Amino acid sequence: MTLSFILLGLLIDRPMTGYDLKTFFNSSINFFWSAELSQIYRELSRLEKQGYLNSKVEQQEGRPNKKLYYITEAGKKAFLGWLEKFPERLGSESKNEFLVRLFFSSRLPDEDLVFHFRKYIKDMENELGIYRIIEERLNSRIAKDIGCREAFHQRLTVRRGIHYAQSEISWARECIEEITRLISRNK
Amino acid sequence: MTLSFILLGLLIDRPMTGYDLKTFFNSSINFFWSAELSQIYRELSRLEKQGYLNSKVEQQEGRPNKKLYYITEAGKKAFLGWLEKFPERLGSESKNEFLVRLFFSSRLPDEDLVFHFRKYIKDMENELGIYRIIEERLNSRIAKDIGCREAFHQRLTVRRGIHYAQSEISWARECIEEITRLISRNK
DNA sequence: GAATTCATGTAACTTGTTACATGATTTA
DNA sequence: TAAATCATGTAACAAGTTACATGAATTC
Repeated sequence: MTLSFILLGLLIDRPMTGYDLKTFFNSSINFFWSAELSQIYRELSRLEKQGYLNSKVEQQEGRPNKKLYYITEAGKKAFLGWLEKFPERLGSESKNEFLVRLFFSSRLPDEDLVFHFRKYIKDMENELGIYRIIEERLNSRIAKDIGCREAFHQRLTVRRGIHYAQSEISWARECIEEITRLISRNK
Repeated sequence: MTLSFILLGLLIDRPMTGYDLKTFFNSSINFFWSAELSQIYRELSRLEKQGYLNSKVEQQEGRPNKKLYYITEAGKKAFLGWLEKFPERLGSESKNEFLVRLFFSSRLPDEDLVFHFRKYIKDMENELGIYRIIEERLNSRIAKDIGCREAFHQRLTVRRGIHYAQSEISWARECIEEITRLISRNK
């Protein structure tokens, strides 16, 4: 469901191929929604059947042909209708294997757990760095053009990434401290 | 995959029915992994076929019979093997419809967006309250029995919930401020 | 008297993942 | 020369959701 509306939302700006959409996905939406190429193709043909999209094959020399998808008026309407109606309870779909493992981690040596937390912090620091770069890019776009609503709103999602990564890092540091205290107490 | 290991992990402590597992799930694991009853039943019969579980039907008067699942030695081994091998990249499975909507929200009136953020903050404050209650319960269990490893490790997952909810709230407040500034600038 | 809890599941469906198949061009 | 990129998809499978079916006991 959500995926189809994402695709419609992206196609409002310009027609794209399934491949284009996946590429765009990877560098934006991917931070809070994932989809495989095969899933995107399936969704696109479903949306075409529903009349929300049209497609046009574009010949290319020396390259495989492009199948460009265009959004229809009905598609635009469906997208905006979805966007306006926020469902009751929103938030993350909360599947986190790290937490599942941590829940059972009393059966693991504490030294191993500290190691996994250190790795987790490194990963999060890396993610934080990526968010900062994206934020800078959006900042300069916003500075150049005050009326750039799109960049302004997208920036809010990036800010969330920054808050999130920082919060995860400070939590993980707290955990390492507590486990370290536990280890030294048990010696 | 993860679900089967969760079920095995829970059945190490004591035999349970599918229904028991779902009940337990709802008040613990559910904060970072979700599963429907029908999915749990399917997974249980799969795990039995694989030899990781045995089942025994227990007669009850005036109630439907209970089908209790017991973990086998092979099941324990499989669970511990999974727990020891942390995969390369872990973290949340990052599906967040709120962020998807926010990404496209430049097409929405800013006043509506502020409304959604306020609702989001309320939801998160509520979640935070739940985590604090659970933390208190675990704290007193840990205080009574210093060697209570299980409660100590489970508490770390609750601490994450607290960090997370606080971080979401402070992010959402930041967003409201920025949007409010944007609204007054455009007047 | 209605709703919830206890307890089992099946069936149909949607969503998401992985592997396979094709084939030219560009980059390392 | 090997790989990655561009570009299309199909097929099989795994995971997750929703609806249906049954029925007693308890609680509001």
